[in-house]
Amino acid sequence: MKLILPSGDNLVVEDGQTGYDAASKISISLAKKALAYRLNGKLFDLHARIANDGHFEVVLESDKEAFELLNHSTSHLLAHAIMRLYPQAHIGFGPSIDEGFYYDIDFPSAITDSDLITIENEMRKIAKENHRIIRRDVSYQEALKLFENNPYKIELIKEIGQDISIYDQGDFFDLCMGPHLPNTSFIRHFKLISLAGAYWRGNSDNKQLTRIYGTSFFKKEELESHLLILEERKKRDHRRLGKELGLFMVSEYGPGFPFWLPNGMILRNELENFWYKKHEQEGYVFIKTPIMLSKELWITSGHYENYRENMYFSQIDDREFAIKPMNCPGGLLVYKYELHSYKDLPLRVGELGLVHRHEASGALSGLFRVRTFTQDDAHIYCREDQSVDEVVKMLKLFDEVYSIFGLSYHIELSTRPEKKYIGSIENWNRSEKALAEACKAIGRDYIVNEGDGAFYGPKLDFKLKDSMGRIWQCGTIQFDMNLPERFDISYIDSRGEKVRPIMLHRALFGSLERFIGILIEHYGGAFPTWLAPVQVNLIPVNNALHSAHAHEVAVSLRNHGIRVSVDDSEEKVGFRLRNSQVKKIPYTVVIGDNELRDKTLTYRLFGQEKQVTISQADFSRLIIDEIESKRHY
RNA sequence: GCCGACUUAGCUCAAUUGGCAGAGCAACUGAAUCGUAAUCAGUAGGUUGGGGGUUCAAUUCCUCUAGUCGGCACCA
Repeated sequence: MKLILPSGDNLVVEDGQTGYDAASKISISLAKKALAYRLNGKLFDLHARIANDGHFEVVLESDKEAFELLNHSTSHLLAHAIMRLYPQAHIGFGPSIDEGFYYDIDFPSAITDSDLITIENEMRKIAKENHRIIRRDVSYQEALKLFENNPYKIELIKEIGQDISIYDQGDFFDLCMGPHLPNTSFIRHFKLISLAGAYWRGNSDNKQLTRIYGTSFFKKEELESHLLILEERKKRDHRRLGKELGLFMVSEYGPGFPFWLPNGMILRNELENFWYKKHEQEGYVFIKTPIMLSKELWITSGHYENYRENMYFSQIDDREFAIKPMNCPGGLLVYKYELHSYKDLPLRVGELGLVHRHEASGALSGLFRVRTFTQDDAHIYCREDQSVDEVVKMLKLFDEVYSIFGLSYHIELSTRPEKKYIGSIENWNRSEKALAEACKAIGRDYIVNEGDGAFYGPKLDFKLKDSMGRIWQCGTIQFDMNLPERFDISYIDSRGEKVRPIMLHRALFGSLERFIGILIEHYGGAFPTWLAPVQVNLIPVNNALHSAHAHEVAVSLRNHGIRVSVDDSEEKVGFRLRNSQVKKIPYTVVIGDNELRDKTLTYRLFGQEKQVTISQADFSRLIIDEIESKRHY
């Protein structure tokens, strides 16, 4: 075989020689460090035979695939340990994931967190036993025989229906496509993180197995720093910060129904103002539709049929009402309220709409998943030939707004669901195409998320990350050719004929609640000045001498629209200063004799030690300038 | 909804095998009036999430229930 090395040099290996042999020819030390090899871009076990000519590369710890290899092999090590400790257990599925690996296991009886330590110790023992990890190809029949005691693996084998590869390490073997590390001794620095339930093959009709999550690194320091990061993330958790900073609360009297506290209300109001201003500039008009509307409306819209389990219902006199889970049907009634000319299109109608959805109890999570939330909704009615342009406009607006907050995101195109959907397939295809076209028009990448569309149309979803690395959908742009039909809406074209418009649904924040949750974590509670509940905290050095002056300064700043507090509690300056930092207030000002005499202010910024003294007038100008430049409207 | 864990003072957490519920912070009172991340002393604070059970005795064991957390399923 003729191999081309990354250096450009050629290397010839004989038939039947492996990646290890090839690496040895380059250097023995390289072969010892090698984890696997890549041939023409494809990954192989180090000890796999080199089957053909091509570009050859040794995979080392530093390569991007190495983490995945290690974690996949660590998941096998976990399964190995479990089979030793619980011979009655059935192992299911055990892949590597972004930050580690997991394995789904059917245990004869429930295990607990404390068992993880035992399992981890057993894993260490096995790793040290230095088992080679060897791939073996077996026939379909042989595979069925080997796994006859494991119904899960049998199910997988039957589905594959042909010869299959398994991996051996010592007395353990597992059905697997590989590739894997050459030896268990590479697995040294790992930790089992948590236990969870997970349905077999992700289907809630199946039995729930026990999932063990873990993570594995080549270096001890890497594992330690990862565990430290996990701890750090917890400090940014919006639920914790929400409590510490007095932003919102939850009560057992209303699971999933958050309460907004005074500081949180400031955040909300600032965001709402920002939202109105931005959309006004983009040519939107605004409405507010009722929270509760008659059941017939929801039958017309298709929500009753497709979304009923998530809706709350109520009765007024003898008539059934539904609490709105979405704003669109109400918005459509507004559209239908008057005639529309083609000259009015595109018509962009925004609504900060309060919706209620019955989410499963187990899904609730802080502000990220709640049962009542405010969507920053808008519906755009346009001609079909305007639709791509409109989507492009939104893509640009979304990008601008997310970057004002410094948030990174990715886009997913969600297509027609397999079951519950309304409208013709032809319309769906056209809509999906329009969304894709808009992304291409401005060169924005997206992932296709097959079958994840809303029941009335396909959508572009904007996914943001929380502090735990979990991904949440925030913004969405939805293409809808169905509700206009159901509600029989139209505009009058230039020839005086009625034409059906396209309807676009879109939300930028997604929900104010979720978006604020993301922001809390993104900023770690230290909000930019324009969003901060308290922007300036004044600390008189000696209350008896300076408190009155501090209050005068506060009044003057408030007159400039700045949010100020005065901390003249009977505490030492150091203590009050510390409190100010703990509350993450952007500007802390200490006022004493000097400031009183010179009409100046001495401030320090959150998280910084540097003190700056400037005139009172300069100080208010500084803050106002900062606020205006950061919020961009 | 499902699997598992958790729920103790306002907050963060302790409490041997079942044997008198504690600490720090916060709060309150008093002293200290202080120039850039925690002054000192004292006081008060609890039907241990709720219901039922076992026991001479339950924060601890059993059971039902609510909520929360980690996941799964579902979704903004």
